[in-house]
Amino acid sequence: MTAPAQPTHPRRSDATRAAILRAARERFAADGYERATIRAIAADAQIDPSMVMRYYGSKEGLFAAAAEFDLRLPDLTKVPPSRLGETLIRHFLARWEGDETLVALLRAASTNPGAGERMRGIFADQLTGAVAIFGTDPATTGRRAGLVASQVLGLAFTRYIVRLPPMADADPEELIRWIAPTLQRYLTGSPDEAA
Amino acid sequence: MTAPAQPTHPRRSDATRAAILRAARERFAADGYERATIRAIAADAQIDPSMVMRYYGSKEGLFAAAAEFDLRLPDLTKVPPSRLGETLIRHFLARWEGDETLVALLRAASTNPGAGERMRGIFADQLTGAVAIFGTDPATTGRRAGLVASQVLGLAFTRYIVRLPPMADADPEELIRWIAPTLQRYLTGSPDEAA
DNA sequence: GTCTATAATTCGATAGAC
DNA sequence: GTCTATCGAATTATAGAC
Repeated sequence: MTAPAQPTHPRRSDATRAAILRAARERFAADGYERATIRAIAADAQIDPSMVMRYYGSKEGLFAAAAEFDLRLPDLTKVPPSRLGETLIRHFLARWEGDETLVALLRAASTNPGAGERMRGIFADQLTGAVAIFGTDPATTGRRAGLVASQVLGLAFTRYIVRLPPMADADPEELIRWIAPTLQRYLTGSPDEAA
Repeated sequence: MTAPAQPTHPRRSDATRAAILRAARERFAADGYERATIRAIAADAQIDPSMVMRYYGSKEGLFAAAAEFDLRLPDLTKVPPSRLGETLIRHFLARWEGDETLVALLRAASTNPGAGERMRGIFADQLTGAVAIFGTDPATTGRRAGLVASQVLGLAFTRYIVRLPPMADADPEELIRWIAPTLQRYLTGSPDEAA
């Protein structure tokens, strides 16, 4: 809640802060939480390591700032019910194909408790919320959202983290054609039954 | 290829080695590669840290020994074609529900290059091999295996690593009912089309 | 085989000059 | 705001006594 009461003039340090966050996201995404060092991040941003501490207090604080992520899910009530699956997977792919924040979060979530907690928040709150809105049986909403998360995060894990060749090299449109029916069934179908 | 030419008598150190590997799997599974220290593993196994080095040479060597993993996939040619999906997901869940080796591998694969390489080997060789055997179009075998890996690893990631509540608390049989049709379509269907 | 001692790094974080 | 210098802690790995 750091609401700027007065329209403060843009600080000269804002550019520095942005450079730090950009370098931090790159390092966290490439190396994970433990191996991404403050020294390396500062070197990438071409500043002194002590400035990172000054601006963000600690390594945890830096990660918290760098791993801020919003799924920006569309309003599912405005989507034709038969195209929910395609809409979702297309959105996810586009959302993080050009933003490595989620890769940073995903890699860090395996070893850093705080990152795991944030991951749970994003997919248990944002995704569950979006699924709940469009009117499935409330008793099954959590499970449907969890299943969608499992396929969507499994795609991200195999494509961006482990880089299994068939997934890392695949054309996005082909992935969408394969995975859309899966999400469609998780959202609107029932087990056993076809999409 | 260290074939024991003579039936060597069981060394007294075998029990120690097994205790080390057990402790290593627990630590790697719980903390990831970097935060699982040789000191902590040795303490868990109630031996001296230097013995770990003596037996396994390095931390990398210890991990390589502890993260040995075989999917033990069944022969898919002997499975009724309509039950391929259920057979696979049931096998996966049973295979690692009581063995934390895969959890150790999964958590380490996010940050350790060697673990990632092993992960690729397991899912690109063992799984692709099993899928290739039962006679799909060779041109699509890799993609089908990759899609299966994405859903199966996504399940493991959300259930055992990040522990999203709806997935971590779910009854295995319900997960099987939801996910079996997904794998079935990835193995035998085509995109767009229903299971 | 087992242990002590320690080498050689590396890291996050702090203190304080300018 | 920026930088140098450094602390204190933790790590893997090695050397060598017993």
